Amino acid sequence: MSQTATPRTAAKAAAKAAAKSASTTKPAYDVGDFLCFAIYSAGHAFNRVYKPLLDALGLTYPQYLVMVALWTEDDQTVGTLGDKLFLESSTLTPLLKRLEALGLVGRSRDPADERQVRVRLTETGAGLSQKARDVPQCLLAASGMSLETLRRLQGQISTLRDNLLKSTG
Amino acid sequence: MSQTATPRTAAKAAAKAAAKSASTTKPAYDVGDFLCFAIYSAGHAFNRVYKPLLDALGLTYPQYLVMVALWTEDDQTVGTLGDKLFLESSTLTPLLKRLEALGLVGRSRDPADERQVRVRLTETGAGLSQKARDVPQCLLAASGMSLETLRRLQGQISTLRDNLLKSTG
DNA sequence: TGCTATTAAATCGTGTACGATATATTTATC
DNA sequence: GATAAATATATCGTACACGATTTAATAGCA
Repeated sequence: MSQTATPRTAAKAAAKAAAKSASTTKPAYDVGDFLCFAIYSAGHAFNRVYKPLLDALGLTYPQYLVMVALWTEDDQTVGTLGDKLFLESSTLTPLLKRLEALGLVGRSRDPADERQVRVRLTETGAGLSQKARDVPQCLLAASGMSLETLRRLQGQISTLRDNLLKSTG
Repeated sequence: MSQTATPRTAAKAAAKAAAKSASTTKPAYDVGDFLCFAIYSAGHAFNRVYKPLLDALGLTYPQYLVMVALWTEDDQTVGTLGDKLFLESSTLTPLLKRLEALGLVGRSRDPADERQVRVRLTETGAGLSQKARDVPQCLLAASGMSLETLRRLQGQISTLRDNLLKSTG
């Protein structure tokens, strides 16, 4: 079973089918059958749709998420943003520095607790929400699904994420 | 309506609810309400669950996906793997070189078409599927969901991904 | 008070990801 | 059969993403 020869010619479909039905020693799955892979690849697909829209704003997708979080509630700490976006400071710190370099946010130590860094929208950053206002509509259209379906999926995937995170402690 | 002041205290839930129903000028969403974000964060959560399991195999998640693809069908080109995993050669080439350095795969130009590089499992690489055989079970358990639910979600998310990719041309 | 433990960001190293470009090989066309 | 167009990888630059570690500040407690 630990063969070295390569099939190369036909009988490929047959081999695949056999693997799917019988074999007890080999993984009987196709990558495409994993939900994790569907999610992994859907994430990339979302990114591809977002790219041209966010390029117009000068943002990457993770940067856009931070901006949405700040448009919803300004003046948050790095830690709070990390909790909401499930990102570590090692990811956020350089990302926020880029947003600061773009003039969209300001970063400053909280005088009441110098360990914390508060992130605030600049006027430019706040104003950008206007230019971004129909991005969600574009995504809705690109998804080819109804709002109801998307909402239902959003709930289920969020639950799945929370279950996964719970399982890791 | 394009306010600059921060809420800061209570009334946050109320503001959120109001934003959900009324507002026509501001993004009326919380990051957490986006399906794209659910998928984005669920991807990270999957990674966190996979990490310790794949560490034992010496693989990263994308590397694991390539290995699964090769366990299912050995001797594939870089392009074929890219089609299946939705990855570019700029991602796969260095990844495959790492798998080669680990002694799990071999890479060689196809004599019949020297443009193509064929990727083949080494004996070690093929044998690794044994050590990886109960990884999917662990993930199933960590998901906290039934196989039916996961399968249904897998189908819907795959459809969503395909819709998104269609929309970008 | 003084010392330790905890907490919050930042830094560092490794590994994706991708667009743009480069290189090399094959195919198409004349 | 030489040249152009197309194809398959590889390379390069930028930006995540995270674990592990570091640094600095606060909190807890004898």
